[in-house]
Parts: sequence; C-alpha cells; structure tokens
Amino acid sequence: MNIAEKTEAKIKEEIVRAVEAAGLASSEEIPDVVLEQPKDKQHGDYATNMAMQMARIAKKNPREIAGDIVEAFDKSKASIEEMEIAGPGFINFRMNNTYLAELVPSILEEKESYGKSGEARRERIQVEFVSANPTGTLHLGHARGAAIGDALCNILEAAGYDVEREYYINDAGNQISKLAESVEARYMQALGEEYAMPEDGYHGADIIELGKQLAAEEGARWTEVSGEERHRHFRESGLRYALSRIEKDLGDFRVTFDEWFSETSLYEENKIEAAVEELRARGLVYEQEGATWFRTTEYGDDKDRVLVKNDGTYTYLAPDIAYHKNKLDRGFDTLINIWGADHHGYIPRMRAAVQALGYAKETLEVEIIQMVNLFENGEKVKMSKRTGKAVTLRELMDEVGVDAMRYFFAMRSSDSHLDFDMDLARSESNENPVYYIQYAHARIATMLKQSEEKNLRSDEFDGTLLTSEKEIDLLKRLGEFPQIVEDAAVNRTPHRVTQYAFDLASNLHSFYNAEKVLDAGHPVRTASRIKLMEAVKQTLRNALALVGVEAPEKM
RNA sequence: GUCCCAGUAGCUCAGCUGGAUAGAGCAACAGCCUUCUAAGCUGUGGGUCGCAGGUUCGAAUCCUGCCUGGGACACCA
Repeated sequence: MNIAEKTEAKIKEEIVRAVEAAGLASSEEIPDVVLEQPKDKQHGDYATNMAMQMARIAKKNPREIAGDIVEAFDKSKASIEEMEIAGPGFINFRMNNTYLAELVPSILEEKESYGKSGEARRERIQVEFVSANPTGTLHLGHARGAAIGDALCNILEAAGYDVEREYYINDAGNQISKLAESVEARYMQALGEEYAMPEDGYHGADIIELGKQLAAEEGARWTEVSGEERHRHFRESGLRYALSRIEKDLGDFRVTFDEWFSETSLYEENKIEAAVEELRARGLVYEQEGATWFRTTEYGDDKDRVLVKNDGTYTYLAPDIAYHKNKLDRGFDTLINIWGADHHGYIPRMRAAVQALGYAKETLEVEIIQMVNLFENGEKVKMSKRTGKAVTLRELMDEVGVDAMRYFFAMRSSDSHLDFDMDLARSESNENPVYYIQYAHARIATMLKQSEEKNLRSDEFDGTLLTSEKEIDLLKRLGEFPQIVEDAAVNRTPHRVTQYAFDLASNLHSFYNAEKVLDAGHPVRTASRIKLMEAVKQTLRNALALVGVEAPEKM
C-alpha cells in the first residue's frame, strides 16, 4: 500500500469506528465509506459524505449526524489536523501535511515502480488490438487503436494484472487471395509476361516493388509450377511482406505484441468445425434454408446469425467464434477486444458466442475506438497529399513524431471522436500538451545537472521544509499517482494518465515560477527541494512511459 | 425502422461508479524575464451541462421519452 492509500485507509477506519461509537448504526449497517478529495482546497484535503449516507439509517438529519461523528472521531489516529462540518453534512478533514513529505523518499526508492501496484493480481487479461487485415498499410484508426491498446496494457500491467497483447491476423479471407493474385501478377509482369491484375487487386507501388524483388531473388521458377502451388507461394510472400511492414510500423510506434495469432491456423487444425459442433451439442445451432444458424437471440442479439452459408463456406462469424474459444481455452480470465467504431454491431453476437461457450458475459469486454479526424491549417484533412488515399500511420509518424501521436491518440476518452490537430501536434509551444509535459521533465533535468555543477547536492532531506503552497500542491499530486493508475486500469481509461501527466507538469511549472530550488544560502532546503524535483521527474517519467511517450533530459 | 456512441464555456475536451460554487487547455483581455530553460507563470471575463419529465436529502452523472450529429444494422472479410 502506498502512503496515500494508507492515509485514506486510516481515516476510513476511524470514521467507521466513530459511527459505531456514537451509536448511530451497527457495523453491518454502515455503508462503504466514500472519501474524496474536494476540488476546492477550502474544503480540506479529504471529505466524506458519510453523514448524508447515514441519514436514512439513523433517521436524523445529516448535519446532526456529522456532529456526532466528529465528536467521536479520534484525530490523532489518522494524522488529522482539523475537522469541520460543511454544506449539507459533509465532514471535511484537513491533514497534518508533514505526512506528505514521506512521499519523496518513498518515490525515490521505488523509482520506475512508483505508481505500480505492490501486489500482483491473479487475473489474467488478454488484450487483442489493431488486428488490421494484412493487405495494406495501417491507417489512423489503427494508430489510435494501437496507442490506446498499448497504453491500456501498460496500465493494466502496472495495476498488477497479468497481461498478454495479441494481434489477430485475418489471413484466411478473400482479400488475402486477392493480395496473392496481385503479387503473382506483379511477379509475372516483372518477368516480362503479359499478365492481368485481378479485379479489385492491390495496385499500390509497394506490390509492384515486391513483384520485382521476388522476380530478382527467385527467378522464373514459379512460372514452371502448378497454378495452385504458385498461388500458395505468393500468398505466403504477400502475407510475410504485409505483416513485416505492419510489425515494423507498429514497432516504430513503440507497440509490440506477445502473440500474432493466425486465422488460417484455425482452419488447419479444424478448430472452426469443432467450435460449431460444440455449439450444436449445446443445442444452439439449427439448419434452415440450406444454411447453418447460431441462435444468438438466446443471448439478447437482434436476430440469429449464419455460421455456414448454403454454399458450404463459413461466414466470418464462425472463425471468430473458434478464435474466441481458443482464447478462452488458453485460460484468460478476461478478454478485451479493441475495435473500431464500425465494428460495434458485432458486439452482441460475440458476447452471445462467449456465453454460449459457457462463460460469463463479462468475460469479453469490447472497447470501441471512435474515429480520428485530422486537421491541418484549420481544415479537415481527408486524404494524404502524397498518395491521395487515407493518411497512414507511417505518414503521420513522419509528420508529427511518435510522442505527439501516442499522446494525442490516448488523451481523449476512447468513445469520443478525436480531432487531431497536426499543427498543434507539431508545434513546439506551451499549447502543445506533449511539449508542455516533456518540458517540465527537461527543466528538472537541467536543475539537477546544475545542482551538481554548483555542488548543492547532499543526502540531507527534511520534509518539514517543504511547506510552501506550491510544494504542498506538488506533493499531493505526486501522491495521487498510484490511485490514478488503478482507476485507469479498472475503468479502462488510459486518458486519465495523460491527463494526470499534464496536471503534474502544470504543478511543476507553477512551483518553478514561484520558488527557487538551487539556493546556496539554504543548503538543507535546497537539498530537500532537489529530492522533491527528483521525485517529480521520476513520476512524470513513469506516467509518460505508461502511454508510450519519451521523457527527454533536455529540449 | 432497430441498435450503439456523442451532445458540458466561442473552440477542443475532462468530470473518477450520484455530492458542496460544473473544471482544464486554446481563443479574448491585463500583467511577469539583471534570478535554476518565458517551450514557462499569475490574474480577469466566459455555462439553460441538447430538451422535457422521473427517481432522492442531493442529478452533468441513474431511468423514460424526444431533438441533433456520427456510426452500425448481409448466407461481405
């Protein structure tokens, strides 16, 4: 437990004891204590609404109840300086702030672990994200999914969950055949053959290049084998090429996966048939009009869905069910899928599948990532200037850099649309939140460097000297971090971490302008403030790391 | 027609599982550099939380209906 948690736990404990001691309710009747940090500083460091919650149970008015609680409360047990009753019955607590200073040495000791949950949870969570079809490049929607997915994984890990990141490769569909045919055509053309591109083929320059490369490396040998064999070869070549490019793009975007799961493997191991049969055994499958149907309405879907079409082939749903069965068989407690907004209609049927396989509805969570709109010069950017097609992850990375993208994509709640302002993302000014935060980190780095040059460092630390308004604000902010991580994990809201980093940076800048750190005239205070700066620097770095943004030493 | 998401300051968005006078950034206005990075700070103004009901001590938050914007509703992958 970190210091903030310990402090809160003590207060809560004492509230419960006071309620009982005042004879207001028995221990079973007492609701969970809600302890919050008021937005308005005048309301103290913590506040509880216990008296209002007790109104119904104790049948007294909240202010009276609050009075009884305050009377029975032992302030010395919870480092409380002062208590007051306010508004409709809030009890406000003002802390004896010296406890806050303990944070600094504890953060410096925990280092990159500060913010992480002390104990590991048993829950295993698998997060599947991006999963773009391996037929082209990654676009902005994928980029946002990647940024949010990876940040969420980092945050879940920090909160103590056992996390696995997975990319599902849709390598069994029609599009892959088209890709294979396109590569094949380009290969033949590179060898000087007249060979038509397939209808709806992939006409990009990259595929032409790949065809040339294959022709150069492998010669004409594929013209001499059967069409089937040739097709299989170019399918593999095309796939390998597309995937390696995706992996490279994502790697440069600082996103890596533990597992790349192939859809084709489900076919090869007859997993799809097995999944359909399992549903059939549970009485959830029926035949009608020559097709095989899955009774998803049993689990709240609008209508039943086809698994096997009347031409004998599977719909996309069948392999998806087999895939999710495979995930569940691997023993994950929770599956989180990160999908683009255009897929939200599939949620009911996938949830139906999970339930049909005997798991609780909550086992599968789907996080929907809303659209990204690019803006430049105040105008919506529809298409890439270079290619005339949708803007890719790679292009934007080249334009604005990884840090800005990672931060911007994660800074809004995933279910609201994101307006991505390219001018802002590129700008090196205080308007750009990424620079603002990184600048705070770099500023501290500069101070630390100078503290060495000026020989102002020492191991002396006296927390009681950190009492200015800005220092207290900073300390309180530092103390919030573990709880922010916890909340972001539980609620699946990575944007809380970006927001926190911004707030902490803001506190730092504010402190910086108000107080001087390096002051030879006050050696102990200087040493203590240096420690405080180190703690802020560490916490900024930790917060940024969770969302995949670098913390530079100088700018 | 059905379903999902959104609607909060001029703009972009927060608002943590119902709490006090609804917050931040940008934009506007007024200030702060012989001092550790002014890529920064301080202050001021700005609100019918889409609309109407309901639930209760208390609603931006929960429920119902409606309005607006976006998306989804295949034996397509």
